[in-house]
Amino acid sequence: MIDPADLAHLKEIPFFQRMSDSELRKVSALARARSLEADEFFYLQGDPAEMLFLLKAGRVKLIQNSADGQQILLRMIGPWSLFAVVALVEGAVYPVSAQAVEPSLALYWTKNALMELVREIPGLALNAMQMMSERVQEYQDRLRELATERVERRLARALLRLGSQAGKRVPEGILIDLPLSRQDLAEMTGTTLFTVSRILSQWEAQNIILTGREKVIIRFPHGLVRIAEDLP
Amino acid sequence: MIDPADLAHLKEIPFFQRMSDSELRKVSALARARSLEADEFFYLQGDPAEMLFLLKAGRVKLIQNSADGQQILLRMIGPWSLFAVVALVEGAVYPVSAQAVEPSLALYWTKNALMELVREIPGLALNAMQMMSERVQEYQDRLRELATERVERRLARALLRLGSQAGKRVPEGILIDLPLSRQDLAEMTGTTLFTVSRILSQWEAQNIILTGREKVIIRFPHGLVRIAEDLP
DNA sequence: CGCTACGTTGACGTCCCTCAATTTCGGTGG
DNA sequence: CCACCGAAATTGAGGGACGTCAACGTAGCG
Repeated sequence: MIDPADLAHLKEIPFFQRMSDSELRKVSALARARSLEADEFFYLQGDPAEMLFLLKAGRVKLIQNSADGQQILLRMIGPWSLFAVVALVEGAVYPVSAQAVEPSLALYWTKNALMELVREIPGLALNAMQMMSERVQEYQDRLRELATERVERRLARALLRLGSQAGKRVPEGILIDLPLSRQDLAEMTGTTLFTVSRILSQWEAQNIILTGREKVIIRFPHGLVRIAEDLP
Repeated sequence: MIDPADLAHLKEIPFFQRMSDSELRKVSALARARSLEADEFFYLQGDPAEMLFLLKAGRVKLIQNSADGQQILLRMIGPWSLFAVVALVEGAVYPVSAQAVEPSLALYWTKNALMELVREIPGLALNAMQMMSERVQEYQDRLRELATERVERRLARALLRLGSQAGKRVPEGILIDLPLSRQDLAEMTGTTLFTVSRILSQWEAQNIILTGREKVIIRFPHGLVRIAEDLP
């Protein structure tokens, strides 16, 4: 289910680090593939966590909803990123929903496959732990940000992060290469689309960025860094 | 280093779940103990993560600092809770600081001991993963809260949580049994001590709570639930 | 070419932060 | 035991950041 060219990619991923070739073959043998159209969901928040995914192509949003319909956008997943690591945990349910924002293709492993892999590959659980601990740290940082910093800084940081994850060099600067509405940015930074719109307009006037419909191009990253770091 | 009475406690802790008695003995054999006065630190944010702790007595604050001196209070640890699970991860540093708020006693395992345990007890890494995934979920929830809810709701929720974790029945209601300043509550909920003070005064006037210096007693939990759930 | 979703901008309100003045509480030492 | 000190807490005034709502552009798509 994984073609040989993919094996090289697998080796780059922290989750599959320090595995022998035979272990990697085992891993690929148990993988399945699933492809989704834009706007379809890999899974919904609250579903039993039965599959672990590795995105091969496309983009995926991880969204969390509250009981009263509020939602936030926790992260954007790009190619060769793993998501739904929670599937490794006994009896867990997905704590977020995963929605494709473009036509997407993902490899996945079912619960059974994962249990087999964990049993046979001793380092796997440790690698998973490492990923989770990075996630914990990231969320701790973002909690502090959200609790103590104002919208401008959070938005600047979000754009820089997106730029480094999904940035693409274009003549005008660095294009954030995914469909990204003002609403999306608002849900990522804990504000409203109006505030995002105002701030982006202001930054555009200062020539820090270039905006368009569901599009942001960073012209002077350093301008954003200055705002993110709260410098003069 | 662990007396037999403690073994019974260990079995209750998710991290040590599904272990044989011989494995548990192994675990206890490798434990060491450390006791701290109030205000001392078990470790500081940024230190290499070399020990995993299990609090036996006392209270510990987990604090995160930003470069510019802002800080938030991520969680309060009570007896028989594990903290610094990140020590299981290769090369990690502590992402938060752990400060005793009372005289405290903790068992700990060093990196070496942990590596030995992980090698010999296959389920350990999975248990750790489970703890971490719970932590990830908790932080995701709190991110959404912080991003979408106003201070009153967050504060009500924080008090309810503290009440269920560290609540002690007293004649007047449920006492949150730890020294808890307005500043602490502010750092837990992402606001200022002034706002906390105002809200608590207001709730006291409505007879929902009783406050004192570094003390909160919940008289009518349902009043807080109403606020936390945003009911009429 | 018109529909729809996305985006912009203004006016207005409010939640909450900031700062200052004052009070209360608890511990300490005379 | 009381006086005193410092830390914690309260309260008020004022302002600013940001949310809310409405009206109006605008781009993409059928």
